[in-house]
Amino acid sequence: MSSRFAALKGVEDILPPDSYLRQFIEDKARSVFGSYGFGEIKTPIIEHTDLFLRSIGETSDIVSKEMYTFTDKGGRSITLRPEGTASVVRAYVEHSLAMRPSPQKFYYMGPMFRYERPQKGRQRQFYQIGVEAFGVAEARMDAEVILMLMLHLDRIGLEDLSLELNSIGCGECRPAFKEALRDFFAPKLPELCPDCQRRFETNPLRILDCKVERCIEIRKDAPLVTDYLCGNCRSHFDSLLKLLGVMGVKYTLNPHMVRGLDYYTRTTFEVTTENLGAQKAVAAGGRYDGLVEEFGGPATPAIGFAMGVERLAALLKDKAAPPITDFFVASLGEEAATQALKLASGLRAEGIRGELGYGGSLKSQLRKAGKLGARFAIIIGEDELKSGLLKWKDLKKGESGEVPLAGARKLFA
RNA sequence: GUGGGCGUAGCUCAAUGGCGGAGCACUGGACUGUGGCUCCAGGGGUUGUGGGUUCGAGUCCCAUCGCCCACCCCA
Repeated sequence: MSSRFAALKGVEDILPPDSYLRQFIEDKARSVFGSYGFGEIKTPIIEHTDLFLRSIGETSDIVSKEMYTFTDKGGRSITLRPEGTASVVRAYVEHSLAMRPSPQKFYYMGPMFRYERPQKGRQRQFYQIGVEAFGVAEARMDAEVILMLMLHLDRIGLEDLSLELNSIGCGECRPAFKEALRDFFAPKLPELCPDCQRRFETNPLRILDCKVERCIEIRKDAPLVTDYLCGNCRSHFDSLLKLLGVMGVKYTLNPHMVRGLDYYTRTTFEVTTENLGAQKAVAAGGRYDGLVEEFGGPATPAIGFAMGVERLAALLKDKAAPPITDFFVASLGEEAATQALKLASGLRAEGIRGELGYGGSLKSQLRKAGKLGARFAIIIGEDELKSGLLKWKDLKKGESGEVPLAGARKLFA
């Protein structure tokens, strides 16, 4: 408690057994995403600040007040990535990946940084697992990405989630919708909460998911984005809904779901839970058909999502299980201790997991074996050295017996 | 950035303004070489930090830092 140093506000150490849960989530992601043909991409966690200004949008809260930005020794403005998509798109353009067979599909996992007040399910350094698929505009790709997300969430054992869907249109149809929204709210402006009055200027779409009761009431008859979609966006969305229906995916249409990041187009989706306090979204994503071009690449449709690992882990908290310890070698005496080391090393080389006892009486060593949850305790003392027969005990079943030193591995057959 | 709650042992928490404690956990012993149950013992603390009030502060006051929760926003 009174340690000389402490971790910074909003960042944390992830220790066993929590780290095992993180590994479990990541392992399942690698497996599921791999089966869909996605390959891992590792991008730097620092980028030129401009990258995020361009992609996320200068008026967004992330950019205006939540970025970890500093000047490096060369005088460059550097920012710790607040999200993953911008870097992947930069890499896609920088390495001319449009020249590779389409689609190009990537996943990433790692820390993101946002300077915010921490609360439940929200840290300043937090981990995301995300995917991005480039080059296909067809709604079938939207369906694939959503199916992949749902499969992963299912594989890690998450339940009671709901998938919310929306389409926020494209550069063609969204301006008209924003106009309609402004026209609708303008006469009611004085009745809106102060936050919404600000949103009216910065991002009127945000008024649609305000939590203030009065605002919810006022917006009851507000125009719906889905009524303003252009023909192409409309049919894209309809195709997606049809495909999800065919695939048996349950979803809820939420015309009030809005994205905080400027680059989204058409399909947006969120997977939410009621078990995380105010932080309901465990994963969120959508299309961003204009971003590659914005970054100087060829016009390339793309879609992706990101999951919040802390939020997934919080929902699975009880399921963190350390790996099984197969054996524990207790030894008595110097020569036996050396033999124990040789025995354990041989077993480990065969992929069998185990540990050595260090010092203390046989009793205290066995006590430790029990605490570790080891399957077998193996005992080496002077008697065993003389006879060449090891004593073993199955700590789960309580059975015990002897085995020749050279045949110890047969215990684990 | 705004608002509320909370900081005492590794953890969960007691202690009227008057000698800082318990349970769990950890280490060892009882049982010289056989875990879990039981009993005993031991190690562990500048009471988050810095000021102030007081004969005396874990307790009251101020500041600060941190944690938790909510808002903003978001994964």
